[in-house]
Amino acid sequence: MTVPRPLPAAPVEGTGSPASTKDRLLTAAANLLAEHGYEAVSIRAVTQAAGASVSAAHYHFGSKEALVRETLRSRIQPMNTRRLALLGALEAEGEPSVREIVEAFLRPALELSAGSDEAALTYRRLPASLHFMPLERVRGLYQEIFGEVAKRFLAALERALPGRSHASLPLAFQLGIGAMVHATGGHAESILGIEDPIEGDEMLAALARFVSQGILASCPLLELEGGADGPRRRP
Amino acid sequence: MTVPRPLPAAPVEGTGSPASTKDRLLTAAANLLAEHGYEAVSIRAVTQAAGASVSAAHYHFGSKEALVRETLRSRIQPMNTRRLALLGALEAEGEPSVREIVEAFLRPALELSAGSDEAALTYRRLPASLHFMPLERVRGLYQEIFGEVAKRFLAALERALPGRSHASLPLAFQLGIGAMVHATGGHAESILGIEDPIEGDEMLAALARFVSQGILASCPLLELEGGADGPRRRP
DNA sequence: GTCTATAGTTGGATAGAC
DNA sequence: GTCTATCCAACTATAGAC
Repeated sequence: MTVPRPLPAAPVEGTGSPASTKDRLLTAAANLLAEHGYEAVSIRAVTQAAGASVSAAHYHFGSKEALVRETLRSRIQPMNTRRLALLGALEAEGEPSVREIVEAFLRPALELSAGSDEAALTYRRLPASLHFMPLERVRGLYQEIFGEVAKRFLAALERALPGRSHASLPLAFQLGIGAMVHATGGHAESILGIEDPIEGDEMLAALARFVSQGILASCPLLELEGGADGPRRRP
Repeated sequence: MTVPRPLPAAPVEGTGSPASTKDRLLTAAANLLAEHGYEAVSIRAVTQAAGASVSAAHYHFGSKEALVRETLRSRIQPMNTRRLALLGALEAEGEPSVREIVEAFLRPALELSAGSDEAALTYRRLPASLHFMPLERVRGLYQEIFGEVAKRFLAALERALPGRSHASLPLAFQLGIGAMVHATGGHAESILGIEDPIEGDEMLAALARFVSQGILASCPLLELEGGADGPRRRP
């Protein structure tokens, strides 16, 4: 007979609590996806790691693509929810600076990817796995996952940069995301032989410094036309 | 000392000149690799695109892995050669600024990836394809391809940043590479809905601004401790 | 050097029992 | 819901003709 299962709590691996097959599949898929990328991960490998059968995966998700989409959604959505929460809190307090806004964006990613357990490693590499997934299959996912976040953060940055050109802001924001993805993705060490893994807070500070200054530099001051009521800078 | 010299003519498809089977395979592999990534590209797809047979690929390269390694080498090495040449020219003229050094690094990548033909598209996405290749198989390739460049550029940046801490410089350099890879990789539009593809010179300027300012911000001025005989470094 | 043909493996997806 | 067993397609790699 069917044994009653525990409540479908948030999928937390590492705790003793037994998760549903569906959640175990999502967790295994996230881990493998982060490590090997879409194409290199087989349903068989996922189900094997999850202690389930191939058919279980097809029963719950219908296809490999759907499984992957669901996996990405389930892991990245909470990160973005937290981003929006942090930004909301900042804006409720007053007028956040560029640096504060940037940190609100970066912190959730770095918090979740801190440490050396499997979950952290997964969070560290999953964004890269998404961003460089060579598929048209996940195109729509971008807007769904990042649309709201991008809109809100860009608007906040614009407000934090009065009297400056915002023309390059989306690109600058994008460059910052690239820096973050690349930095957390774990390839930093590969090229430059950085042996220090650079832990969470230090990385957050370094990234925030780099990105916020980069954004500032990307938004030059607008020329004021003869008004005496504004500060001037040399070009 | 490295002297600037023209790029060794890369095998160009589409021109009347008939390329060897080996070169056609490399070109096809580069194109497909850039578009789909390692795992998604099959030897069959490569040989079909090159108008050759599967065995031809195995004859020339021995295995899929070797073909990919040779492909990456053949496309990225010239880019790095040009980087070193530009840096060498700068240093021969005087003491280059951070911005100039950064541009020397970025320009070859952006030049080769300018335009909308297939070769440009390949160069645009190939670095991302390498950086996020989920393989231990290409680990050694990093040092081989980027070791010299990283060493030379880091040294140049250190010289351009006297009286500043260089502790975060490797990381900052890495973040800059991440921004570039991400920016040229073509995923920028996906997230933020940037519809302007942002052409070569504009992208170079934006990237150089962003990265050089980020690097500057990452290297804070050192506290001078009253010594009259030069700047001090933190222990 | 380049081909055709094929061996041997692994992949995604499905059928049907329980 | 989850399993075992199976189908069929695609892959890497090799053998051997020319």
